[in-house]
Amino acid sequence: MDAALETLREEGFAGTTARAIAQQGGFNQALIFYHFGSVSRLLLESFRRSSEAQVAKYRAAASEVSSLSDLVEIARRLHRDDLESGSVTAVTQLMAAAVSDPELGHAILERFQEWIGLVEEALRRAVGSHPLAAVVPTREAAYAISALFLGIELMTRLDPERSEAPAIFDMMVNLARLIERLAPTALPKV
Amino acid sequence: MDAALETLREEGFAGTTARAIAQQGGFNQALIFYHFGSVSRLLLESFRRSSEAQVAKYRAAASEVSSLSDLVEIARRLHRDDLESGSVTAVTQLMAAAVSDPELGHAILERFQEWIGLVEEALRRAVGSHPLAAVVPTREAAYAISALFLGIELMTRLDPERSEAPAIFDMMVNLARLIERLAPTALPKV
DNA sequence: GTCTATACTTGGATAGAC
DNA sequence: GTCTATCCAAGTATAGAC
Repeated sequence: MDAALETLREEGFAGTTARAIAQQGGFNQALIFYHFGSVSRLLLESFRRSSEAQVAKYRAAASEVSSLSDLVEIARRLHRDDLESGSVTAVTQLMAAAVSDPELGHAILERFQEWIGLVEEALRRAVGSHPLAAVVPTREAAYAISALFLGIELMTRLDPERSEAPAIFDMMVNLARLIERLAPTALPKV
Repeated sequence: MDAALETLREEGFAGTTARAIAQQGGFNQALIFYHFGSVSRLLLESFRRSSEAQVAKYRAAASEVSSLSDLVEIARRLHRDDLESGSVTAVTQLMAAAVSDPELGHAILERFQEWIGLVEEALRRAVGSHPLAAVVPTREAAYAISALFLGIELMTRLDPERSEAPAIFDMMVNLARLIERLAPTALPKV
């Protein structure tokens, strides 16, 4: 499963063949079919396991979020981690691949709900009582933040050298701080 | 080229083979190699043409943007258009595919700069003089908005039926209206 | 459980008739 | 320019030795 994710990260979905995975892991490709039945099911299992581990890892961090800028900082950390581990990259690759594989798509969407839930929980903790919450429901905000993160990931992978992701995170921290300090009376009715 | 994009949209990158494209377009697969040399170059050309047409189409709309909520409405329209035309879906597929094809990646990134520029121009027109612009540079904001759009597209394709994109756009319109009406004096220093 | 060997399928690409 | 025919490479998957 490690080899499968590593291959997905390095070669992309199109290059993630049984042979490529086997070479990456230093074993014979026949083993994939012995243990998982097919490449597709190996990817599904790998993703499930990886996603569970990542969610567990970040749930702890998310539960300590007490402000919007905390949340941005966690996102920044996740992004930085991913430049090396590539676990989010694997997700974007699988999402793109799922266009032609409904079973895979369903599984990913289900798993991804956990991520959105994580963000939502952190959001509620951070700005639940903020007057902005009336205009920006945490559910939709969490969905949008997750989508934004995926998009950044997708673009960063295109050319990691010229990625503007760091500047984006800087900007978002500034924006978060501004929202935190916003005088509640300044908000107009919508 | 139409057949190539259509196949990309329906079958995803992994399913976009010379044979599949030829069947979609009702011609022989050998023609692809005669006219374009390789499948990869056909995709590159198709993307270039499609992107140019789309940019031209939306540049007019973007130049008439006069508020943040206008911009959100254009994004909503583009998203809705895409549910049928799939041109943005083709972009996300190509971006994902480009992980394993640097030449493709470079071409896409270059083309995508035009989109970011379009958003940036609209942003500047909409909120250039707004005090928020000091905290949120239009360049970074345009990049983030483009990434958000890609992420929404990626998630929507996973399960178009259960997409929460409409709710996201509703939320963003509300947020945009709020920002427009925000009293300048309410903004704290950052 | 892991390997080698191999059957079978599909895809990229070219040659050559029309 | 478009087709048929074909080659070759690479992929999935299985059988069977160890």
